[in-house]
Parts: sequence; structure tokens; C-alpha cells
Amino acid sequence: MSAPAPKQILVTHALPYANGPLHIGHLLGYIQTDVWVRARRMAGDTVHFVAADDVHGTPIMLAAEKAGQTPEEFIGQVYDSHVRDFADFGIAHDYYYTTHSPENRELAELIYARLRAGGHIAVRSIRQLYDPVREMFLPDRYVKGICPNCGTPDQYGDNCENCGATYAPTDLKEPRSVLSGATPELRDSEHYFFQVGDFTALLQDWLAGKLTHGEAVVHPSVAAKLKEWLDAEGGVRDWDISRDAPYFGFPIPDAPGKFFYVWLDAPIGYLASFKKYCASDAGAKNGLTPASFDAFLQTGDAGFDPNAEMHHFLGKDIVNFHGLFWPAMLKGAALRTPTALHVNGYLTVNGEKMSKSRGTFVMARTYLDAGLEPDWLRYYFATMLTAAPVDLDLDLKAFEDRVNSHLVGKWVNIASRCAGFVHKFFGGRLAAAMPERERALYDSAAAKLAGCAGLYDACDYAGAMRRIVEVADEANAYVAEKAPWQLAKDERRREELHLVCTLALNYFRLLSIWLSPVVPDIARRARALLREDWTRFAAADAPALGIPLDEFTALTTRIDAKKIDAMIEASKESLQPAAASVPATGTADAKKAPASSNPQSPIPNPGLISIDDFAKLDLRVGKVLACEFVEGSDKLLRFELDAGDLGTRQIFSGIRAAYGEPSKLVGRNVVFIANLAPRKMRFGTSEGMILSAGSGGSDLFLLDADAGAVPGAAVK
RNA sequence: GGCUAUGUAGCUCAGCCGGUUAGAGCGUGGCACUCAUAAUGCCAAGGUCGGUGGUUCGAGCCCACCCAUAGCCA
Repeated sequence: MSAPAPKQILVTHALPYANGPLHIGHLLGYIQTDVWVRARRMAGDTVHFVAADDVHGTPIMLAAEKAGQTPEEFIGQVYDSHVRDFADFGIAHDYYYTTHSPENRELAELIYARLRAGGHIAVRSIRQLYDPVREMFLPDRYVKGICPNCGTPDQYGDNCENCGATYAPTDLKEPRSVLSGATPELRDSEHYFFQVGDFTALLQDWLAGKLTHGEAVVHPSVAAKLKEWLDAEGGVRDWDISRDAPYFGFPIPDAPGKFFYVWLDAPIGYLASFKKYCASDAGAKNGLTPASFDAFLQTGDAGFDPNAEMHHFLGKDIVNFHGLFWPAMLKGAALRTPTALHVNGYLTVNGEKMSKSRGTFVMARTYLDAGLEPDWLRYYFATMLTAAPVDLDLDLKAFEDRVNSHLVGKWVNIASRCAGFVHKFFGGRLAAAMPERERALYDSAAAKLAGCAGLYDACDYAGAMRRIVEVADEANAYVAEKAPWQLAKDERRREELHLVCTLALNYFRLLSIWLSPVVPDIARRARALLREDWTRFAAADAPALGIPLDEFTALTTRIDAKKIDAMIEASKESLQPAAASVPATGTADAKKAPASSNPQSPIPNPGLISIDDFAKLDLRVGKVLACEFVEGSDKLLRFELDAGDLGTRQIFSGIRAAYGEPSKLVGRNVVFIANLAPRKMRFGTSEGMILSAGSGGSDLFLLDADAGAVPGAAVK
């Protein structure tokens, strides 16, 4: 393969928000990034891989307060847990920092100053809801009320979960503060805006690849999304980059009581981490100096290398920040713009969103504690990852089968089935030479795998893994055809046996080299077996001959399904009754949501709830107005309930097996949860849950209320 | 609601510029082998390519509409 000139590359992944531990959804993007970094290095490039904890914003401020800690103490603990998880999953940053750092503050101020000097900052007054009790402005997600569109109660200030309408929190009927319960009042406040629209032409050029020698900066589907925003009527809107005190973040210079919005300083955190790294001992060991930072970033610097690259890996929920605001900020501040954005989708588990009740909301630590190897998950993800920003599913059965088949049955097995002969008959040493026929087989496999370099580079790991499995299949077929166990019985055929084992082990070595970015831990053990220490893909160009082999020990084991079960069970156990929704992946949602799932806040006894928890349930009596079978469902019945002052409610209930004659239920009283979030089903929206006793199936009995209870009456 | 994507064997996915009988891995069934972590090899079954309509000599691929899923709507 023709090796292109080595490049200098800065790589980042999305910054985890410091409001909780990492979960396996986070790991998808981080593993994708780490694999890419390792592959680029093995291809010969110089890669600087940095990231940081994203620690500012209202959710963190409030979570710390709730935990009785300062924000600094709070984020310190989360940082430690993140660093441990990264290390244990082989995600090997050159530097892992925090956005609450002097470097980040300095850079945020620098970029802001340059944008302001360029006339790209506007100041104007906006009207916002204010919590008079907590004495603070309320972000959208901290206001709840009645949806102005459909009238559903208890909806957040940005959109309605029932009808999907989006609106401003000021549109909510009967708004109240999530923090204090007080009725918010409208107040005016000066906000600072970044006029992103000033950079529309630049963003168009950037998106068209004009700043990157024609190389695409994003996947076509992401480009389509970004173009939609760029071409929107009225252009790209101004971006509100300020927040009022109290706020955990950096104060805006010359603007008392104003802070930079967390999303302003978060991506700058990439640069701050790199800056810190350049000035560190670790950086010095890799040839960096404090001056390297400016040379890399400042387009006006004498040492600026236009061929160096900056790659950001991120989740699909945050492309607007990285594809619009971020390049505009950088350009406006005369800094390097990103070479490429690599966008990944979300992770589902067993085909559904990660769920605490199903035990599929798995923390990174829970996976490890169950005794599962990090490389297994890395490999499974790799077999599915492509450049497309689509959701991936962690099917636990497929995970087990694929790892067992590919890694153990195919790859490791090649070494396992041949190493014994080498030790028994040849003193543990491979043959010193390889005749032309065997060498041709090796070269053909090597050539096929050489294509993986391009696939890794294009983030098509799935394609690379397919090739690797193909070659592993070839290798096993070769061994089966040559049947070394037969050759071993004939003393006159020792040389042939030696050759077969030598080629087979070279197949294994070849595969190990190309799998190294994905399964670094197992690859390290493979190197130990071969007593080699390759660091480049180029090591695969020629076979290893005449080398001594270490004693063969299991490089990895088959997955024991019990460990997966244990992981799911443990995830159920850690379920926190009071915890509300936690974002599936990425950080955009986390920064919006009230921090209700605070990992540090002690839960005295998860089995017991307080009267307050009970009070959250709005249980009511309902009178059945109509009840019928649901076409297309063999489990559901559709109820229409008279809920008194709540009006009528449509509820779907899975009790058909127990109540085969729904018409008989009309007129009776039932008990239902009135404030359960409405759930859209194939047949319509279900607006609550009807309570019944029993184990399920046909063993279910509706709760009743004695005569005298009126529709809508509260159950206490 | 609007927009952007996705929808191909039981599962996870390939399928180049529209061109014969739609491919792979896993799983399943059968046979073989016994060196290997019940690993491996060979053979087989399994798909009206989400639906409907259209363009075309010809459509999984292009167009329209519909359905489902996900995300975004700052």
C-alpha cells in the first residue's frame, strides 16, 4: 500500500457531562473515537487525543447544591469515576481535563473578545421566567405547566410529550417552577448573542469541503441536516451565549452577573485540554511544547501547518453545536476550523431504548463488575459502526454469539489449534523460511487486510471487521484442509507440519495486527505469545519467521451468559426510584434536564419510599364509559374513562386475557394513575394506567371503589 | 406539527453508476473432523428488499404518497 505522508491530527470525542457516571451508550462514541485514534497511529500519523469533563451549567450547580457540596467538589468526584472508566475500557486519551480550568477560561475569554472585536456579539433584552423563591431565571426544562396546544398537564417548558408541540416556556398555562413550585414571573434581562449568521457563507464553504481540499467534512446525511439550518428562512439565528447569575460557569468579562452559557465553553474545552497537554510532561515526551498549541490552532501563527487536521467525534444530537456554532466561533476568532465531524447515533439495548426497569440502562462500571471484558464490547461495537449517524443496537444474545464465534472460535482458535504442535515438535519456534506457495497465500491475505487501513480511516469499522472475519475463515479452512493432526502422526512429514503451523500462526498474527485498534488488550496478549511488539500496520507486510513462541494460554475466553444476566440484574438493582429520565447518550439532553439522577446523593433505603414519593402519584377513580377490543392487538383493551374534573381519558390496558368480555366492564369504577406521562401507542395515545392485582396474563383483577366514590375522586 | 435520516433473510448488516438466479456473518438443520476454549470444515433451508402507485426495455437502487422508528426544531 502506498503510505500517504504522516499527518499531525488532533482528535476529540464529545465531552461527558459531569452529572453522573458513564454508561454503555456513552461508550459507543468514545470507543469509536479510540479505535480511530489507534488505527491512525498504526498507519503512521501523529495523533493527539484529548477530551475533558463538561462541568458547567445549571444542572450541575443544582445537583451539587442538593448533595450539599460545592460544584467543584461535586465535579471532582464525577471526574474520578470517568477517568477510571475510560482507563478500564482502553480509551487512552493523551490528556483528559475539565472544562472548569484556567486554560479554558482564558480561551473562552479570548474567543469571546475576538468575536466581539469583530462585531459578532449583540446585546439585547429578553423576557424570561424567573423563580422568585430561588431568585433565579429558569431554563426551559425547569418550568412545568399545561401544554398550550393540547391541554396536557405537567409538561416541560420547551415541548409537550403528548402532542409534540414546541413552544416557549412563557406559553405554558399555569406555569410553575420545578425547583420551588412557585409561580414564575416574567422578568427582563440583558443577554449576549453570537451572530452566527455573519458566518453563513463561511459555513457553506466549510460544508462544501472548500476549506479541506475538497474532502467532505461530514457524512452526507449530516450535511443535509446542517444545510437545512443554513438555508432556513431568515438565515441562521443568533445564538444566546449568556446566562444570568447564579450560574456555575465562567463570568463574561465586563458584564457583571453574566456567565458564558455552558455550550459556549464546552467545545472550547477541547482546545483547553490540548493546550494543557502541550504544556505538560506527557506532551513534552511526545515532542510538544507550549508553543505547539498556538502553532496548531492560530491560523496567523508562523508555525501553522495547513495540512494538520482536527477531528471531532460526537453524537447526532449535538451536530448543531459542532456544525454551525463551533466552526463559526473558530473562524471568527482566527483559529483552525475542524477537518471533519464524525457523528454517531444512539445505542439501544435489545432493540429498545435503554431502560432502568428492564435493566438495560447499564453503567460502564456495572459491565466491568459483571466480569465482562472491555474488548468484547469494543469488538461488538466495531462490527456495527460505520460512518453513518444511525442508531446501533446492543443485542445481548448477538453480542455473546458474535464475540464467541469471531474472537474465540475463529481468531484466537487459529493460534490455539496450532501452537501446541509448534511446542511439541519444533521447540516452540516457527519455521525459518516460507516457500513460494505459502508466501503467496500470506501475501494475498495481507493484501486483503491492507484495505482495512482505509476502512478504519473512513470510520467503516464494520467493513474492516467483515474483511477480518473473511480472512479468519480462510485461515481455518486452510488448517482443516492441511489437517496438521494427521501430519503429526507421520514422522516423515514433520517439515510439512511445521510449515502449516507457521503459516497458520502468521494468519493469526496478521489478524491480530489488524484487530489491534479494536481489541488492544487481547492484541497485547497476542503480541506476548509471539514475543513481538508491533506498533504499525506495516508489521503485517511480511510474515514472522523463525521466531520463538511463548507458551499458549487463553488470550480471551468465551462469554459466559451468566455474566450478562448478572450485569442486567445489577442494573436493575441500582434502579433509583426517584430518578427521572436520564439521557440515552450524548450531553445535549443532560445539560437541559433537571438533575434528578444525582449519583452522589445517598438513597437511604431504595426499598422504602417517603410520603412525598407517594404523593407524586395522582391516583383517581374513573368510571368506565366504554371498553372494547383493540384491532390488531391480542393483549390490549381500550378504555374510555369518565375522570370527573379531568374530563374523559383514553387508556389502553393489557388485560384482555383476563377480561374477555369488555362490554361488561362499562359502568363500573376503576382506579388509575392520572399523571403518568401519556404514551403514544400504535393504536392511539394512552393517558394513564389502570391498576389491577395479580401476576399477569389471565390472573389479573381490576381494583374497584365502593359505591359512593365519584369519577375523578382522588385515591389517598 | 415541520424537517432530516433509517426500514433488505429469525438477528446484525453488505449491495458500486438501475442491468441475469439479491449477498455475508451469527443463529437453525444435516454431514464430516477431533489439533483447538463443544472450537473447525462442508452442505442445506430461509427474503413478494416497510407498503402502494409511477418512471423505465429493465428498480432493492430513481420519483410520489403512505406507514413505522430515531433525531432535530436552537
